[in-house]
Amino acid sequence: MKKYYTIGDVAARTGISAHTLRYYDKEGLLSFVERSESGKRLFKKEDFEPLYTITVLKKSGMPIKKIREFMTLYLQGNKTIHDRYVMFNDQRQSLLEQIAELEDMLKIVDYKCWYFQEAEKRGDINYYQKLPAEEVDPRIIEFNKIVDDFREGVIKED
Amino acid sequence: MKKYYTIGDVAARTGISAHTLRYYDKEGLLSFVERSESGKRLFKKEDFEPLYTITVLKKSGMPIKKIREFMTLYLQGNKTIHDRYVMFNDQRQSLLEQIAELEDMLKIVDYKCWYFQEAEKRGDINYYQKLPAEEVDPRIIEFNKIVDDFREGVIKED
DNA sequence: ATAGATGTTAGAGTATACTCGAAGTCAAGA
DNA sequence: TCTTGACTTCGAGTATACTCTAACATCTAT
Repeated sequence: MKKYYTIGDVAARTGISAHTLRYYDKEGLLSFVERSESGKRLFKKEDFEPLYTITVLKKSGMPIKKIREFMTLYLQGNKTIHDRYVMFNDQRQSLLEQIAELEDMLKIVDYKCWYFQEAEKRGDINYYQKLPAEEVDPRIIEFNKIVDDFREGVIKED
Repeated sequence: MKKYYTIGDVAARTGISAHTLRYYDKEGLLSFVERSESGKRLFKKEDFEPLYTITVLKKSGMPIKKIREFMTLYLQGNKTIHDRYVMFNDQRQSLLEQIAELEDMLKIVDYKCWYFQEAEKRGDINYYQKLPAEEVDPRIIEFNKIVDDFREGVIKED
């Protein structure tokens, strides 16, 4: 005899609300879920694997529509293995780009944290403008160069 | 005599559309921008610094409302340096968490890419289930453990 | 047998961030 | 002077991803 999980069980275990699970189903992400005679969703043990995959794709920034495409391939079995590989490989590339961008932002934010602390010590957000050029910290020069590029419309190459 | 940039100039230089710039203004992000007699926005050279800061906060995942809070502090000058430091420091933490999460996802996606390639070679998405336990790659065992935890509602500690 | 928890659907509502269209104003060159 | 292109506001529309409500069905425990 097979054990089934109700939508509430799945919600409690995965932290995805029952509302959201039904929304995902409506959007075609959960077509693999069985139904009882009366129409209730019956999640099986094996269903947690594709459900987990959905959460990974979501957290990787993939939109619902594209996840649906993936699930459509999933339902077709072995003949779509290659297509699914391609989708994951593309997503891998997207993740690398997202991480690189956030790391770039982190560098700027780190600088800003440092700069605000320096400015706070001196009680003046523009303190460096009153210093002789040779006493201005190189980090400030570098940041100002970035802002100048932004103003001049300089496009950064990859 | 002072040089001004029109909204179109700024759009062309920064890649932010004029529509979006007006939207940002309406949302209170661009209160520092001067206006001409006739109501046209006049961007100054110095305005590109806060505008750049806005783009950094945006790309860091900060919502418009919170960026507005930051700009409100910005307009108040030196007395808000500490508060602005705190906001950037919080954003720094948020960025570290976002990067950590994406790196976790990258690990899973890397695994999936590898697994789909193995499955494609064998023409069977569940090939490992037909292998004797000792021949199953440890990466597969590990991934299945993650899925089991997901099903059992195991919460990962930080 | 009945209450109460949990499930179902359809569809409306919310939040966020744009994105666009209409109607009108303004400034510079032919 | 007039045309043209860029600017203005206001408000509506779009896209994404939920999130919730209403009305009803069903399952479970006393």
